[in-house]
Amino acid sequence: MQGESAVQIQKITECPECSSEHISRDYDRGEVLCEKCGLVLDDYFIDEGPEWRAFDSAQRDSRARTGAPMNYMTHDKGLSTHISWNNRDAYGRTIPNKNRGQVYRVRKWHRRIRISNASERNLASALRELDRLASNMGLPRSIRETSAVIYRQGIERNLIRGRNIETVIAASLYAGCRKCDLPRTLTEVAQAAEIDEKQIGRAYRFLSRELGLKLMPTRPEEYINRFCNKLDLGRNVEARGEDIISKANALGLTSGKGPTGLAAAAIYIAAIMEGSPRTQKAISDVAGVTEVTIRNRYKEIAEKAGLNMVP
DNA sequence: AAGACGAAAGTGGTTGA
DNA sequence: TCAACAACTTTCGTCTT
Repeated sequence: MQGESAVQIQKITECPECSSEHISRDYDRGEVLCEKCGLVLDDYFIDEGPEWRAFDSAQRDSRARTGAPMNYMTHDKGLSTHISWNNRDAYGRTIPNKNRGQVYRVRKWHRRIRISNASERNLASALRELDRLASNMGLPRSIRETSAVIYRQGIERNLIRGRNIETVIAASLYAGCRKCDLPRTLTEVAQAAEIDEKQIGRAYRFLSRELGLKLMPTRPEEYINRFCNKLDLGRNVEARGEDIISKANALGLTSGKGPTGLAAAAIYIAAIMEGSPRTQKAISDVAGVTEVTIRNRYKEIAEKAGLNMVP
């Protein structure tokens, strides 16, 4: 029973983001990165299990791996030393009273040094802000990490100075979402962050250009699932919507058009065909486009794709 | 009364000289 | 830097259910 599955490092050879095979594993730093697009794949990598088979509990302890996984969301990547408040020394012995004062002073200075200079402090508070915003929007950890990496790169390249930190944070998050193929619209990010949409857009374009993020334009398919959920539409509508998009793609009706508008139109058609219609208004609300746009798109698609919209 | 429709004018971003 | 341009929005009167 023991040990068989102790070591379970999942082998990945391909980046789920860009399908590149340039995956770099840095065992010293505990990072797996796609060299092409910079996606962090830490979830696949960090193995908290014991080092090797253990035959008794003493061995299990001595071979256990130590510490929490690294992450990019703490300003020091979660690797800092922390002096515990137990008055015990490295061997677990209680520290004699006459040395207590000394230990307290060490702790105090250690804490002060850890977050010492201004840039560290700023980074720490920026990453807190990032986390707050991300949880507001209900975004998964992987996106927060990816966004944090983008923000860090921005700092390293001196791209932040002179810009509003919150705006850059929002832009990093927007970029992170797109990088993870779970795009939010600029409008959604702007609402959650309570920052002007245009400014976030500007900061995003700047980051994207300077860091060479090379993000492809978002595709309508990526919005269908989320919009359908918000509209309380089932899998059948989603599937039908994706089908409509691919037909529209084949007919060349999608190039140059806004992806959210296309997704909205596809959902409008799909919902009718599947017998659970939604009003243009309802769809326009969740998709962040106007009814007029939905109309224009869906007319085009329905006509040229020869769709019979009667359910 | 709600939803859909479409014309017309306005907006912000991109492109190319 | 400017104008042309396409996509999209806003607004509004009309038609349909």
